[in-house]
Amino acid sequence: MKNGYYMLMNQNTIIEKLSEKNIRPSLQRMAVYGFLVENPIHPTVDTIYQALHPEIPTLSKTTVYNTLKQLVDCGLVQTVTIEDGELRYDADISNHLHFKCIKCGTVFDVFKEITLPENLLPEGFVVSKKQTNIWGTCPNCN
Amino acid sequence: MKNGYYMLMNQNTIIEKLSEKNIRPSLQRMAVYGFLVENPIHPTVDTIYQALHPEIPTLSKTTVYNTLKQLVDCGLVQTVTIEDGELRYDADISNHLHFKCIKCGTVFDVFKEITLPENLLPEGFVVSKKQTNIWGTCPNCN
DNA sequence: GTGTCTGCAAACGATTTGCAAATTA
DNA sequence: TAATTTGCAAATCGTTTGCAGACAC
Repeated sequence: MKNGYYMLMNQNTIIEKLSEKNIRPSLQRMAVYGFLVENPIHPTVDTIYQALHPEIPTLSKTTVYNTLKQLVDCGLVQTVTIEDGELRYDADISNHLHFKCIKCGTVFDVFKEITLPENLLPEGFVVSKKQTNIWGTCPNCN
Repeated sequence: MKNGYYMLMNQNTIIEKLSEKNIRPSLQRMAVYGFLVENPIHPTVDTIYQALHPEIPTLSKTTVYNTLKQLVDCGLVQTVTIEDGELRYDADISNHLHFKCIKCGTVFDVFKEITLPENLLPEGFVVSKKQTNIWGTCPNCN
């Protein structure tokens, strides 16, 4: 899955992206952002932590939390609020939908934009973000 | 806000609705469901508890949780997952959108249905529920 | 009287905070 | 060296669970 060449490419892109946002590309930050970019599986904090912990044994969950907060604040990552109890994170900040299988729990991307109708909201409401979630069962679970 | 006549009407409707779902209309359950019906403000568990506690001093949060779980399970109430950390509840189970003001925190109903495009999902995906959330600022906060 | 319902207290799990040690410019 | 970053431990907060007493049929 990982080979030297692609990893090198990604590392550079990741450093660039972080630097653009004035976030120092520390080992931990690159690992967290890199994981999100390479694994578009909408992971939870724990999933990220469990995945990176073997590579970076000293990594703490606090740092994962801190890093994700920074990434979200600067707009590099979006949160996916598709269930209560735990947040999921997505390095793909394009406007797409999410489908969550209620049997296996997998969150799928649906790359289609829902255009909200004109005059959806009364005068005076300003939209800054929208998110559509769909629940159901996926092909593997039917 | 509450007068005897309307309350009586509501009480009867509430008893009927609960009974239809084979939920015994206890004092606590009627209070929780009644509160949701009369106050379409998408309250959190704590909001419901704080509102009802003065009227029913022995009420416990556990009972609010238990009751809400039953109401959701039987389809009388839907959960609104518009933020992490706390669930909100809505006795209006019609298919409508929610708008959350990021300044004052109020959740508004938007009574317009978003029809998902045909062939949105690949073969094999079965949709059971969808929810669209919009964030922004409301007229009071602009 | 038997089964359901309620509510206290404790447990739990995700997230946040305080702070000191480690790291980097 | 000074400022930033990391990570441990404790605190916090929403939610769930265990269980015993209260209540309803």
